[in-house]
Amino acid sequence: MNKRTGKSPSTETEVPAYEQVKNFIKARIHSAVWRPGDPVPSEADLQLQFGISRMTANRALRELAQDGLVLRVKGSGTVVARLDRISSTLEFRDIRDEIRARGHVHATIVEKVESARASAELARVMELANGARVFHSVIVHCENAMPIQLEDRYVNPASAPQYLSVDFKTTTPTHYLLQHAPLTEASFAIESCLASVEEARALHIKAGDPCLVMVRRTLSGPHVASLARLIYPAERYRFHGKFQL
Amino acid sequence: MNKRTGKSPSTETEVPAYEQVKNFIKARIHSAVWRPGDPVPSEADLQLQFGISRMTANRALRELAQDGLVLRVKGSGTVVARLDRISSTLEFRDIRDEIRARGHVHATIVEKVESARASAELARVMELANGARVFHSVIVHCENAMPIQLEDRYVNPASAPQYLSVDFKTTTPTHYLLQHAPLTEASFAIESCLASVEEARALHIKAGDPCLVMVRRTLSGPHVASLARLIYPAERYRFHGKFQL
DNA sequence: CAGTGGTCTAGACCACCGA
DNA sequence: CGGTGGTCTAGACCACTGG
Repeated sequence: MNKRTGKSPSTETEVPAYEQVKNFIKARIHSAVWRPGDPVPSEADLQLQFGISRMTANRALRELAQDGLVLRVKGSGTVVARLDRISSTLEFRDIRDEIRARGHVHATIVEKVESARASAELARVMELANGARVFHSVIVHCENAMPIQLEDRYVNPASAPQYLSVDFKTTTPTHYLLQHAPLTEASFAIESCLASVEEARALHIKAGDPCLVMVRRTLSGPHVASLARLIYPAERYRFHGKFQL
Repeated sequence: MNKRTGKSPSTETEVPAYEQVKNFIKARIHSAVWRPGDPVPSEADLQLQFGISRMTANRALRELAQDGLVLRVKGSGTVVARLDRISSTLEFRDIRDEIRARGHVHATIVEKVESARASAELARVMELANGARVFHSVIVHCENAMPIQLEDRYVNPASAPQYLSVDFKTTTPTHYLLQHAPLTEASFAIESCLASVEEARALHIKAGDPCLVMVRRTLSGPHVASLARLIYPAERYRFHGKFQL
């Protein structure tokens, strides 16, 4: 028999004890019964209230803290967190996978794959010497033959020495780099701009049409592996995401 | 004495055992020694290799799974995850807090606070009856007297009955709603558009200037609490975020 | 000082998977 | 069937906080 639920083991298709505790606490936070700053029962309290071991109570509170719902201070206690910094998730994937997941056809137009010299600005961002050699690719990604992303990317030769010889008609820079220069860290910015004449031509839109831009800098181990500027026609693309508390 | 490290307890300002195991595994994934699909040592293996208990090995692997680095299948084993779905974090905060955190002055211009009837489209998105009463506010947020966000928001009266009587010169809709209608879930989209004549006037930019738009839908318990359209001049704002693996 | 969280152990039972 | 992960327990030592 289960001490907590009183049910026989064979009937146990239950919510785990630590989940029950989490749900108990989440419900009280969501319904504003417990407000930011209010104390949450200690691990010892939860042991008694739920008839569980301390490790189980600890896991519940620890996971709530990781999700940002409560704040734990060693020696002091656990309180409901201020929910003023909402950390949501924005999921990236290779544009090719993304398009295929929609059941559509992905195609690329390789505009440029070349070696270049880093400008002062680029060298600074990629942490390279001024004028260092960098690889540069410009590729248009199409969804059902409609241009959807213009990918202008600089790659650190130290991270992907063979980058220039890759066939980007059969793979994508993102895919290749994930395979050959494992991602350890990245930062990004999302901006908006008006399409230049060249960008408009590549994307089959009018110059001056609004575009979404993601500038992404990826690190692989000690190196800045790549700096990409991804331009999307506003009328054909948007980023979306969600979060739950 | 510590069985694993051989150090006396007093010298222990150490990395916890489960962190050491996580770092051990992360290093091998990041350096591509272990590639996506490759097996990761089982909990039993880690017990032996590190001289730790199973719960500690379990915690290490469980947290790696939560971070998306490994994939665990009950009865089968643990393998290195495919890193093709990168889940990054995009942090939101109240625009007022955000501006103040930069050491700048936040000011608001309240353009409109009114009761309205939901259009068919709005009713659908907010899960209300067609023509239902909704609250509507339009507020311009300024950073050092420069307009930075135009907040066009609809609020479910069921979630915040007193919304119309709030003084938005001393607080913000986001702040008020977080206090009175605890956030349980939200979804958002980031788009780009050209400023309309009205938007341009409110934001002190030219009509047709590019803007970033965040459309955000927040749920509070069973209700859709609010639908907000946040418009930022592209030249004065961008979203940014980062992630680590 | 008593209470708190952070960590860890050495067991345990179970459901599941694959050979 | 043995190996795997999912969960749980009843202890334990520690560092830190607060009064």
